[in-house]
Amino acid sequence: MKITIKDIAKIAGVNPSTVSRSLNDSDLVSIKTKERIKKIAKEKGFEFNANARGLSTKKTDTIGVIFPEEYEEFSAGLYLGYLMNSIRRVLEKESLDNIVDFPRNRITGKSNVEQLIIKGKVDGLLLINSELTESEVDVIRKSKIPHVFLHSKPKNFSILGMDFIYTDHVIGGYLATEHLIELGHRNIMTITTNEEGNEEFGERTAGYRDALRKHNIIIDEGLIFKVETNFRAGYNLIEENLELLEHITAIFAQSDMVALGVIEKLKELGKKIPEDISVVGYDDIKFGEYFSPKLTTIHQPRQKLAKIACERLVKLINKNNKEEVLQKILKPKLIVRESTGKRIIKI
Amino acid sequence: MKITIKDIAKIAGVNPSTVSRSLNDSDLVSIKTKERIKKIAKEKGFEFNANARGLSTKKTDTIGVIFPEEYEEFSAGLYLGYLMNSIRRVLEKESLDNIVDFPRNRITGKSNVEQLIIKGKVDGLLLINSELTESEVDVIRKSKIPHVFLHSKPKNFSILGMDFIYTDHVIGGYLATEHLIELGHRNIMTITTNEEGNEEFGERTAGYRDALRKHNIIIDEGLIFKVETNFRAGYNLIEENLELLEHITAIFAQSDMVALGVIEKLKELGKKIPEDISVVGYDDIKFGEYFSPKLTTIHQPRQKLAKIACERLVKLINKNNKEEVLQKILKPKLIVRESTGKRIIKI
DNA sequence: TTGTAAGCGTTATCAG
DNA sequence: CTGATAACGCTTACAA
Repeated sequence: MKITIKDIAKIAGVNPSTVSRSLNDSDLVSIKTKERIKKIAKEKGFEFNANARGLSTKKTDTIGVIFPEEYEEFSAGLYLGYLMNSIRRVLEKESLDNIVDFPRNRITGKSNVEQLIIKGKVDGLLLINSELTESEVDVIRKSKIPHVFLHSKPKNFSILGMDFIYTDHVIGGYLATEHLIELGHRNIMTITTNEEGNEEFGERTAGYRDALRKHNIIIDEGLIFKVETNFRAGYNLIEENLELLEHITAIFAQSDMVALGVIEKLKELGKKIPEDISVVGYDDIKFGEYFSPKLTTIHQPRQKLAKIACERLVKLINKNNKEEVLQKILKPKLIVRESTGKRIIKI
Repeated sequence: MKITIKDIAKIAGVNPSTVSRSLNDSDLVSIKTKERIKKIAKEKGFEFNANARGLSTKKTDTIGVIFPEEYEEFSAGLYLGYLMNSIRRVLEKESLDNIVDFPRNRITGKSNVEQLIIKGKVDGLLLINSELTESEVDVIRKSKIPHVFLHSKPKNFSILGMDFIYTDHVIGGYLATEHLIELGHRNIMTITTNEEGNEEFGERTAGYRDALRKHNIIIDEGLIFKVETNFRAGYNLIEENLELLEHITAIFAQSDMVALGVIEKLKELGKKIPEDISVVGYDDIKFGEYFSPKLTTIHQPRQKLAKIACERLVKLINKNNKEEVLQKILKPKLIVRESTGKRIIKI
């Protein structure tokens, strides 16, 4: 038998409502009784029943975090795993629990976004990298549930009035490429994803193009490669394109895992990094720092992202939304380590 | 305004209780009205309010998943990330949501395990690698909340009557070492964690000893190394102990990431894997398969673990617990890939 | 087969 | 400042 507000009331010889007021720090109770009741509650290990409270107040103190399916994949999984931890750490400060869900249930086919909202299981939604259906957008809008999109730009529906925060990958691609150019490199290969329609990687490639253009370097379409985003794919790409190594002096791999695979193969071929070839990655996974040589990469400000998104969500939930909407785009940062260096002109 | 059971009742011209019964598939309603009501509910997009239902039935259709803090670490994080995905996939089948929490809130210092139980936010608990306080064990026992420990042996409290499932790491250590012995190796180094009191790794080392003993090989304490469990640590260990390479022909690294770091350094030193030195890892992270050479390792049956644990939990929740308790220990499996080979005796 | 009414634990409104 | 009471949305005896 769990202890309820009534039990406390009986013990204290007061009405349940007085207990409720006391425990909610209402100033409609005398400080004396308030403290007395709090003491009893603490002794008895009382905690509010979440369902009863939720039924009465329409608040659940839990928020829904929707992760994309590809969370399973190794490389994305790493990054998203970090992001998840950052989110949990921020929500912890607000004593909010979080329900983690995929966008939809694979068995029933139902949308978890809709279910969480309609069932009233959450006070707000953190939508990570989500493509929503019309029906989902509709439910979100009608229910007016607080929500923030993060990690990537909301796709396939109007952004109007929606809160979001993500990282600008055009700038990321630009920074990586410009870094190589400034080191004297001219023949720079880039490796993007072979996944159709992935905007995130599309932006990275756009940034690559921008940087080359800006520095009056002719874009060679033959230097833009599309492969899966994992270690093996980077490794294999080099193996299958050995003749390339004659032309290029630098590689911008749009994912750290690919970059590491590339480096691994280059090392096997007896190439020196960065003396023979410079390599830049993207994501700043911890592993890159452990690797040899330590990887130069683009850091996505995931902690900042998580922090801003969560804090905004909390504000929305508490109705402290001073600004109309939050639409923020963060800048990634270049982290120079050991895998890039000045172009050395061979005689 | 969300639609409630009353609204449906009004539309159908029946009493709310009839709607409730219909939607819960009670056979106290005529098939005709049942179907009529179901149709209306579907049209209106009705879903039960979780809080009201929970208040009434004491069921929440969500379970709590408690992850250890070290989820943040790279190597453990990977493994646990996989495990988490497996869990989510199983729970999805039961249409259960899951609240993910650390063991305790770092800010308030409160135990999330206790909070979730006392507040009645979850129907059951999946405790991953958890060390519980006395108070927590107490709350769990008194509340009789269904729960399963998984991933590692419950520590620091009596196992009696507690459900658990984990992988036997003694066998894992044994399999890895015996594999090397069978390939002709005699001087086998092992690398375990430097973390005090980590039973999991302690077991792996015990398995290593068992295998040597069984095959009448004298255990050289100088071949048991303790380092952090990450890539860099493996890499550095070799770098700092070059003289070792004279003596040994095989290494059992008790974590894949350490194994990969070891291999990386060995390759840099011009050693051939497995011709010069064989290396076995532990965990079977996907990356090991991508690496070159592909890593021989010990596979922990994480999907099976997740499946059995979740299914058991669901049974407990639905009170279908035929067996008294589930106390199961799974056997890990040796996966032979490219990083181990016959000992080659040099002339 | 259906309706009525009490109850789940909490909050909020209205008196006192 | 405190108590009584209705209400939140749903389930479940108990009646009919």
